[in-house]
Amino acid sequence: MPATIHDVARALSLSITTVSRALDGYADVAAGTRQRVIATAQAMGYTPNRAARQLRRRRTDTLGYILPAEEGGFTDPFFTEFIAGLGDACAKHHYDLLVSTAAPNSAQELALYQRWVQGGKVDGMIINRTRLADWRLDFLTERNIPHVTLEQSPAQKNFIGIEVDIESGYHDLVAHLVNRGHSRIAYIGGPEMLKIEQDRCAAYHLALHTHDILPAPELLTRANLTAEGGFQAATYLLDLHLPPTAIVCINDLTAMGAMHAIHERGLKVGRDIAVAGFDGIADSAHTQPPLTTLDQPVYTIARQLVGMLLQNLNGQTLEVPQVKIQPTLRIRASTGG
Amino acid sequence: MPATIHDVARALSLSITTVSRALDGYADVAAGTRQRVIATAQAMGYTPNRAARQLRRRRTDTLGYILPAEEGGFTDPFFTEFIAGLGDACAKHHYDLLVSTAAPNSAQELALYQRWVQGGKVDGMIINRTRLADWRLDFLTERNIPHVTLEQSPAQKNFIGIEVDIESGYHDLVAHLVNRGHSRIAYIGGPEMLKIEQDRCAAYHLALHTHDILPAPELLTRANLTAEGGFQAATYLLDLHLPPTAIVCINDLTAMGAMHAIHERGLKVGRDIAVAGFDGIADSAHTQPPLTTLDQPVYTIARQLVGMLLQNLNGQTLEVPQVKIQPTLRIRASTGG
DNA sequence: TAAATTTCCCAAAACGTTTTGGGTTATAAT
DNA sequence: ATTATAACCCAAAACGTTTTGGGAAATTTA
Repeated sequence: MPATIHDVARALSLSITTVSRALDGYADVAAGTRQRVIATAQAMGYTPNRAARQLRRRRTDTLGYILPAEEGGFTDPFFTEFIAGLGDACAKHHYDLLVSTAAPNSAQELALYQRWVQGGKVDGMIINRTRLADWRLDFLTERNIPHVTLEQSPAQKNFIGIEVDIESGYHDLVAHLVNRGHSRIAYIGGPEMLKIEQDRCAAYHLALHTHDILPAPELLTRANLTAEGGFQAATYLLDLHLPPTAIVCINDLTAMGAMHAIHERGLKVGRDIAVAGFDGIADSAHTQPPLTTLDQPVYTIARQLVGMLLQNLNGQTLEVPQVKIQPTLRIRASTGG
Repeated sequence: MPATIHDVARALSLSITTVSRALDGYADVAAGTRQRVIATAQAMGYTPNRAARQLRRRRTDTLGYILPAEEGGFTDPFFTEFIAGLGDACAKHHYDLLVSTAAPNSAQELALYQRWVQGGKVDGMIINRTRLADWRLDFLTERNIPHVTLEQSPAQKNFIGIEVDIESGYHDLVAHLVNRGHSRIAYIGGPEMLKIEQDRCAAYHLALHTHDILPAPELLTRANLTAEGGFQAATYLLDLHLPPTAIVCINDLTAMGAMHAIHERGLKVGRDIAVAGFDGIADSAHTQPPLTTLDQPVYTIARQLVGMLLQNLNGQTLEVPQVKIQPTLRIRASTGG
């Protein structure tokens, strides 16, 4: 049974009030007393009970994040980095991070929101993989729960969060490909409900248009953001009567799958066909050949999101509620570098 | 301000006791009453305040896990899968998962243990990347906090957790390499303080011994479990007067870095030099060439760990407190398949 | 009909904090 | 020698639940 504030108070013949205030750094406790309190609290191994403190303070010092996992294990390194960033930033601010998994739009996801948000288990939520019509945002705004999102949903008012400038990223990427002589440029996207798919697909079209390339409908395909999905989509593309000479992928994992499919055909990525990804996961530098990608600083983004959320939570109005981040084009051998 | 149990009780002219018991499924409340309670609770959007419940129940229904992150982002897909497994299993049992990051043996790590364990924020902890002398285990056993570990630390008494059978795994792997004519087999390990490094290094030596191969000291090297580390270690190995013909790596990420280094020399992995990993992360099937690896079912392991921890938490004695899991050897092109 | 049992409900205590609103000494100002 | 001020300290009231130990009314049993 861990020591309570009463134990500490009794040991010192003080009131619990004084102990509490001494530890919390209030000015109305004598320096000597504070010393003794801190010393014996330390000696007795006293740490305030979180539940009691939360109950009284009406705040939990905890943020929530739900990993958009479909049934079964999944391993996009993007999320390791994202969670690492969230966890690190939270720890730095003495906040805790609650994590769970739920398939998008599942009953479990809703149940989690009820438990966490309505049950007051978290003070705020971090959301990514924003959807076009996203009930999570409605849920949170209705209840006035602070939250930040990685990409902005169209309907979203008073958006606080970060957006990656896809348009300029894809512009640069496609320019690079066109420079290298490509004009049959395919696109492997993700689920249509996702904001990033919408954006990247649109940016892809815009970039083609800028370079006076007519988009070929058969070169527009979708997968599920995994290597396996990229493998299948690329297989389809390679089976086309007139296959593409370059493939732009919605994320690095998809690109890795696509490269695998290409190699399996005996073709050489970078020479016979160009492949590009998006994310800049650490592995992308070590694939064979190394992957050209639009690198977004996931770790930094995650930390910054937490920072914004905490500012918002503490009632400060953000000078810049919407941050736009430029991805940087890393040209590597997979596009013939 | 979310609705409390008092609001519900008032709306129904019932006592809060009855509301509480109705929702918790006690038998001593009339069927009709229970209906009404559930209905209005639902209508009012009532969800029990977690802090209050935790305080009273003296349990939090929350487990803790600390990501062993060094400063800066890191992206071993192993951890995405591990966390996904933990999160999924927790969610299924209506438990929550608290996650943070801390560098091993750092002050932050200790602070987290105090906040979470002594502050009663979690009911139990999940530990992996076990160390040879691991204060975390002492901390928890001293305070009688339930916990499970992925690998057993040498000093650990009453070990509850899972161990992967590395010995048999490495035996099979080395046999496979010897079969293909290799005898200069190098090893790229990880930090010496880690249990897995100790085990895998020992298993590597044992497997060599079994095949009457004398271990060459210069072929034994260590990195830091990242692709970058693997890249550097492999570079060192390739620079040797008499380089190895095969490289066994402590994990897949290291192997990916090693493959990169090999390609950069103009050598072909699988033909000129064999590379093998450990983990079986999803990407390993899509590297070029696909990576031979010892596949451990991380997702399943994580879920099972949670299951064991919860059993232990609920006072059940585990029939099998120590589970041993066999990794399966996936032979792919990186070893000349 | 009286006693025993069952059915349904509730008041009050407890969980461990933080915060409010003073209160009691000692010190400083008049 | 008062009175104001400052420096320390504390009792009690929350925070929102769950649990304990009944208690009253309805039903069954004798």
